[in-house]
Amino acid sequence: MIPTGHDIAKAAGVSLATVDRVLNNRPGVRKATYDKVQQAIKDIGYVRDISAANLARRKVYRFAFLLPDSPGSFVSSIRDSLHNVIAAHITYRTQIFVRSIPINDPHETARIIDRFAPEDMDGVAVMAQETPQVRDAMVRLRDRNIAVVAFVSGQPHVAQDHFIGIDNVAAGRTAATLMGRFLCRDKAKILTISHSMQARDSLERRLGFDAVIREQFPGVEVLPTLETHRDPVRVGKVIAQSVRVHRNISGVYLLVSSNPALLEALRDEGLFSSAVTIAHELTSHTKESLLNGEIDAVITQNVGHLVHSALRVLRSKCDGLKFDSSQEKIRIEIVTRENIH
Amino acid sequence: MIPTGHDIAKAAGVSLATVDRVLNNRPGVRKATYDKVQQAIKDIGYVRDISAANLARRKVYRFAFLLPDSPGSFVSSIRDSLHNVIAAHITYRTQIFVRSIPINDPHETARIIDRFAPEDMDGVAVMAQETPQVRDAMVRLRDRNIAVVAFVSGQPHVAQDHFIGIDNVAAGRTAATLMGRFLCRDKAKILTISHSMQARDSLERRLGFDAVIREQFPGVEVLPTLETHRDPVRVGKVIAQSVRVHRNISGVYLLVSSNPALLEALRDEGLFSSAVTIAHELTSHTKESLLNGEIDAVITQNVGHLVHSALRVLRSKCDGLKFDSSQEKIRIEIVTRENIH
DNA sequence: CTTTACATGAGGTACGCACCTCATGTAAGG
DNA sequence: CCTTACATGAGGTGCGTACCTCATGTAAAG
Repeated sequence: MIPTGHDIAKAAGVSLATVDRVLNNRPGVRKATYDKVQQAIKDIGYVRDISAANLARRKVYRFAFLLPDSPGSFVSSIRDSLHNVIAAHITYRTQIFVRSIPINDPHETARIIDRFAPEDMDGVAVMAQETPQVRDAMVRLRDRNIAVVAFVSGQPHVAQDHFIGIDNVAAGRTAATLMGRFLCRDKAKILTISHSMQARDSLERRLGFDAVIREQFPGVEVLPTLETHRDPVRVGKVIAQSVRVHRNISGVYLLVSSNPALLEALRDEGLFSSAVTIAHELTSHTKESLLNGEIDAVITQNVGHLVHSALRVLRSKCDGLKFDSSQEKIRIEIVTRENIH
Repeated sequence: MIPTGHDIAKAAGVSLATVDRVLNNRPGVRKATYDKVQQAIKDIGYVRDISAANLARRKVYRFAFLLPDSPGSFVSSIRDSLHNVIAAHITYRTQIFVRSIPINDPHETARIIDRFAPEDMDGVAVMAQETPQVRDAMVRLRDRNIAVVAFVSGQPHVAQDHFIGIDNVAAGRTAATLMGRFLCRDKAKILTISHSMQARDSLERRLGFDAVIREQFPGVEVLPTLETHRDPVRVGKVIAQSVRVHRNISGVYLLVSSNPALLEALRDEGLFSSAVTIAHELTSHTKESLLNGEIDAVITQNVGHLVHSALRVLRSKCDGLKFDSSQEKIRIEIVTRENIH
């Protein structure tokens, strides 16, 4: 049988009221009595029933996810995953709110974050590029006693914070390993493409990618990263130009979630058939290219796991529980045509 | 505000007792009234608060995991993961029991399964090789109204059941893709090793492996699978013999979680340095070999995810909820030195 | 009209816990 | 000795739900 508050009272020889005072750190308990109760708690292995406690406390968890308003299919898939989860979590007294934040306006993002008050929000997951404004706003959030996690983008700001997402340097290293081995040749030129090298994710991936290429595949040359700035017209131009300048490109590394325009441009230049292609994030677009053999491997993070992990961590933070952070580490997944889900 | 039973009663113009009868499918409700209440439930978006319901019901979830008593480090890591989870789940009114079952005695395994009664167990996760005895026992379990999932080994037996684990054919296909591409040559011989080809996992992996090799790497020859029968002495012998017979082996595929004796034997024969090696299951042993470059890639399934998924599915089954089975699909993870966790 | 069967309402208790009030106990300070 | 301060016990209420009993309402069958 699972022990309850009554059992502690009996074991410690005190009343239920005193047990309650100890459990909730209410005043009016002598040190000696306090210790006696704590000892009893340990002895009989009491664990507070959080469901019952939340019921009594009328507690409802309210968590917000701040997602960039960018049109990409990766963010969309996170949105979809969240909407699936919303219904399921009412059962667990958890309300989930999804808000959009402007992708290139850190001040506005900070303002949105600053508007959260502990009266109406218990935790916030922020997916935003790391800027001083956003970082400070997140620290203020924490100071206001609202749980906060960095989500997919960015990094934890203070030690107690948590980052939900993959290690992007390692992801870049993984991409490089696959690229180097799939190439099967000593000399090669690799095209790398990103939206913008301002973003921390891209920077870190490129860093990891370069490191492994340098260490393990010294004959391979990684070209400077082409930046598309999410502009469909620009994409075609810069790629075409690059192909003209650097002949015989034998590898393409797509640092970020790729959109149809980008894939189309690569297709037009005939790169898919001649080069090994490694991309990030499994979306409907990359999946299609993976299945028809255009992309050779995709490095990705599972969106469902991201969402669930964020919710678990936010809950644990609210409950003041420690969580198994090794369990919450998001895996760098390698997807080929054969293990696509 | 989250609506409660009172709100339905008010909305439907009935008493709380009638709402209760409808919600719990108790008799004594006219069809018309029943529909009226159901409509109100839909209209105001009521979701039963499972925590409160479990409290009222005095419900505690009791789940058993049946794990083979084999000494392998893969099973050990599942055991470890379960023990970590046990403490955390008391808070959620969930008790977890771990029992060992004899690895090669389906009758005894079936007897152990048959002993579970709905009075003292709500769900069972069975990790056992698929035999008629075990299959039937699992069906009987389900008939006794105890939730059941096949865990890691085996397969679901009836449509409502669920299998927690990876698609082993796809895992074999994934292994073959990596093998074929890592080899970087047209002609090659590949050694494959398993405990026993009786096990469904090994069979399916081999099947997937062969299919991809045949389709995509026709010059590669996959040798008949060596069976170790978990015998440390035998392992060395069969491998040495195989190396003598088939000269220039350039790939090794380890179909199952490998033990130190097996890895030692491969090391002794110099296979690690001359051949591309792909193994299954990330354990302390394979991790070590992966880090020092002996193994090139490991195909694995995350033990923590296996355990959590099993618990979520068992809970959903007990609560009579449907679960998002795509979310519960266990990923086939590819681990290289760079994305090891 | 009466009986019978069943639908429904009213109201209670319990679950494990949070949070509250009020009475009593105890020890130190005056 | 009494006062004061504080520790503690006793006991209540409520959270959202399950599950129980008992009384009453209603419609069909006799």
